[in-house]
Amino acid sequence: MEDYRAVKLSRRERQIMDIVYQRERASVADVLEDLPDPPSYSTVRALLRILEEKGYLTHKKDGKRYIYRPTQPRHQAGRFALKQIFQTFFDKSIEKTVMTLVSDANLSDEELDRLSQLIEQAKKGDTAS
Amino acid sequence: MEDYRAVKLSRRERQIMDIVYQRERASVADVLEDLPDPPSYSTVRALLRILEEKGYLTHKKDGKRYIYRPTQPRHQAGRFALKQIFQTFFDKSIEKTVMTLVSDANLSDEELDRLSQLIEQAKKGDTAS
DNA sequence: TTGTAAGTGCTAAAATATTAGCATATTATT
DNA sequence: AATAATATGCTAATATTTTAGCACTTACAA
Repeated sequence: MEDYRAVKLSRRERQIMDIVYQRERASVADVLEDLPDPPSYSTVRALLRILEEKGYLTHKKDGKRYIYRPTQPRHQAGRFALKQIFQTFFDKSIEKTVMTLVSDANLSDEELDRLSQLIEQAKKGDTAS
Repeated sequence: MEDYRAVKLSRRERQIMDIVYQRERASVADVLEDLPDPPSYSTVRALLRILEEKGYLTHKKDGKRYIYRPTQPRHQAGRFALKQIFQTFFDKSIEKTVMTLVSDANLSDEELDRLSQLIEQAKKGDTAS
């Protein structure tokens, strides 16, 4: 499975996938709550069923209602999404992407320290060109 | 203008916007060349016209053909897109997002050095909590 | 200067996505 | 056990997106 945000899905389908990823798991009511220009309950159910048919979601029963989850792990989906972003907007440069994030972020000192550490590790651990 | 990738546009419209952002500017033929499951030339022209009507693109003439550009600067669009990503997949944490990027990236020593510098600057310059 | 190649403008058909509604099932309550 | 509340299953209408075609224009070359 590739990056659902890039190519395959319709507008509503994408919106719903984003919501389910953000929440990690979601009922019909949850999704409806987060949808912009919310349609009817029926509509959301129909979309969720379609996404399940297409293989992007699964559900299990919880009491009398369905709880949906993504089939592809969040972390992996996030990586695909990031890849798409830096290819599209940052000349395929991960460095430029990180620069933008860090510049805009207003990170705390703790967060910055942890990043420094990570970078030190990367310097030692790896001899990429 | 907000993040076109998040909410508003249809599947084809998004694909086309991504292509134009990646290329910075593009003719109809350029876009057609990069589109997956490419439709006809006419189709691409229609979509570009629609995107221009909606305000996402402009064009100027170059010889006998049109060259399209985004109306919103690339860098700004990239920021919106990144925001959407870390909200959806990384618990709204920019730190987690950067961690993932740096871990996966295999950056060169030069790149890592530049990142270290940026982080040092961030530590000094700012006293965010 | 005329012809031709390669573009655009506009319109309408076809395909797909989006939506809601009715019937049915399940859970909880009295 | 009967009832009410809250789900889901399925189907079909509507809206939107996606597509291609035809008529017209522009730039360039013979």
